[in-house]
Amino acid sequence: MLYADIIVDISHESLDKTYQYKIPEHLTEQVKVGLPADITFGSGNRHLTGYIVGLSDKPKIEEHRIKEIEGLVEKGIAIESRMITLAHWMKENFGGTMNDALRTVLSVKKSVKPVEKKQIALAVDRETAEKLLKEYARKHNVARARLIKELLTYQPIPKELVTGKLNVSGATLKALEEQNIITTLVEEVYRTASGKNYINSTRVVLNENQQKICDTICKDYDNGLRNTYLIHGVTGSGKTEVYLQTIEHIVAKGRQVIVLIPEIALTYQTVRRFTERFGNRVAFLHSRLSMGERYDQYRLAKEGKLDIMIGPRSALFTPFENLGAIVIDEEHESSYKSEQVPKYHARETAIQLAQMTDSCVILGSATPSLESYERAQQGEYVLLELKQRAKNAKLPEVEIVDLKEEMAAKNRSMFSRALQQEMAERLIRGEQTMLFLNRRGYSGSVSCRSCGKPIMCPHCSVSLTLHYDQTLHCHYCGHTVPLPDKCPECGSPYIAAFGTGTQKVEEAVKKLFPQARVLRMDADTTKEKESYEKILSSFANEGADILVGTQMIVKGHDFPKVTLVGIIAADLSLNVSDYRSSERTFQLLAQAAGRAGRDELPGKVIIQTYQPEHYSITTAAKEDYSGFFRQEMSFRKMMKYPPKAHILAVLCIGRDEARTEQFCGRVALAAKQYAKEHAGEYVAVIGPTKASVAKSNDFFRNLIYIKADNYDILTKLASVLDAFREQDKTIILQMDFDPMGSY
DNA sequence: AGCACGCCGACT
DNA sequence: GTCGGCGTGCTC
Repeated sequence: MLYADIIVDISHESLDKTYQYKIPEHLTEQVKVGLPADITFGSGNRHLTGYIVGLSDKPKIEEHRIKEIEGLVEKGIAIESRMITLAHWMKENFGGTMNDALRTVLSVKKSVKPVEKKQIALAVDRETAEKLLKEYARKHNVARARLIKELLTYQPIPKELVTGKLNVSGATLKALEEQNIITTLVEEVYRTASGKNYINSTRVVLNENQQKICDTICKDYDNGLRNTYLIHGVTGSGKTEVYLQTIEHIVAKGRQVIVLIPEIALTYQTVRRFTERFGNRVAFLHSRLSMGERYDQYRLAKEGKLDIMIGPRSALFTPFENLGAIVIDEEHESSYKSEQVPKYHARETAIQLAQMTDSCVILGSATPSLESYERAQQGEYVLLELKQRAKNAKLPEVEIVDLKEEMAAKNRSMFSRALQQEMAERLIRGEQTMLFLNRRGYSGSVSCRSCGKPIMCPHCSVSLTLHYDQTLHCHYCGHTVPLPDKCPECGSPYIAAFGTGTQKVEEAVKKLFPQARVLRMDADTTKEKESYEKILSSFANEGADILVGTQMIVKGHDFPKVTLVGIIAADLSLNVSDYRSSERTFQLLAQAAGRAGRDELPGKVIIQTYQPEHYSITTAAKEDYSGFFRQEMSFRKMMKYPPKAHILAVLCIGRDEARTEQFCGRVALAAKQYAKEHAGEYVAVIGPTKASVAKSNDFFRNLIYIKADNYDILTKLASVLDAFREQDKTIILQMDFDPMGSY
């Protein structure tokens, strides 16, 4: 006997789980994951539509309690069905449960405030109502009396208030409605104040190179070819314009387009360029949208009122009827990998979705991920190159400064002599400088000068960081304490902030150039809504001479007056214990360098480093992507790192230290056993070890890494290890395929 | 979401 | 005792 796991199509949280149904003999051939099925549900055997999300041959509850599927639904729900199939694929390829995957894909389902707002009002006049109220009071019909009394003072009342705060049950409402004492008002509410309806037809004329790329994609498209394209375009080469014209072509064919961008790259400029071209046929998703607004955007898409959806990775799940293309800008960005289960990669998922919908995928980046570039080299993707800057601006001059020599020359400042001099010149000439610190966070850790121990978070195994207001913060759990005046370990009063943060850079700049106007941009100063945009536009309008910041300042945004970019310490992102650190460093440096001299004024970049000979730094300085690619690939190949091999990180998280460690040991043993059984293939189990953040929020974290040549081996192994979840429910087992960071 | 079950007070 | 309203819990 075959059974189907079915999600009931009711948007309610309590039903957010699967129910098992029997599959009748005559349907066993046709059932497939993702198909909608006709089922009876509940004691009233109501007919409902459910979605098949899994198949199995074992009943999970007593057999006699399982009902049979009535039939399969053939058509009409294509979108949901497709999303569920996609969820299933995500679960298989990136781990987690089917429910996790469904939650991600049908993102509106989880806390949908209903489409329509239901309100309760009186259906009789006040007099009758008052009479009824007295009668109910006499009969001690407490719930009815409560409701009528409330309605007499104020109506209509939203339904959720009635069932929630007034605690009137559905049964009572139904009875009253049948007696025509109350009515339910149903109101359609659109929350979206969607874009303006103007279309500006001014079109930038593409240069020869851009036009060629656009033509290639459009011609393929018209010929029914659906490829994945990788546009490798140096910074400032005008990729966006290529996207715009290609999108226009595809939209003209009656298909819709999803454009993915890294969250923080949704700038005013992007919004403006797209709305000018597509008016109110384009919508934007971003983290500031409420659940309801987000839902309405999806609904507009579903109803065919949109052609283009722009947003971060979650925009991928926009329910378009006739998807034609998916564009992923800044394809290499790590934010395309989800941090929550399922830890899916938007690029891979997009390619899968494109296959299901007969769409093409357009990836774009100045510094493509090794994964994509490698596939393009193998001919799996079509490689398209844009080698010239659109405005014909010259590439900036790049100088690498060896910080070891600065130390030798007794320069203790965080700015090298070269950088100091260049900054001074910019101030005199009235040009702008960007100082870039490629390190997350605000300021350094605090450690004791006597015993050398850093001050740690009591709940997590990371050091605390010092904030401007003299408090210590934990990045992992938010724990905050005032800066102690004595070392908690040895009692020495000599404790000091260590390392450099944007705040320290800002202070140092102010000290060196007291007359300079300095702006700082980091996680601290951009907490408030819109502050990100505010700081950038203030800088663009020359409201400051120097902008100090983290990665955020290097994305998008043209600043014509910026002629100097200083990278304070290029090594910071290099010294992270993560196989991607070289790649990330290269990307950050290349991007930062691309900020200088975007317009007429020639630009200069100064990279300060302790490792001036490192290939990430030397190749980034020359904007030599292929040089970097060659060297990094040989390293990845030697070490068996992606994209030359694949890694599965298995994280065991639990409250009890010893128990978590033992559990992780058992999982590792099972993995090793699996490796032995597949001796023909390369499978290596590394660990178990403590994670580098061995404790977070008082939960202990143990880790196993598994490397294999073949991705499918890892997904199969993952489904074997999945069984361990049942063994100990107090421990969370998390899997991450080809992880982006380190644990 | 909707249905049934069991509880509890009121009325014949 | 029995009837009807009300809240709670379950639905494969």
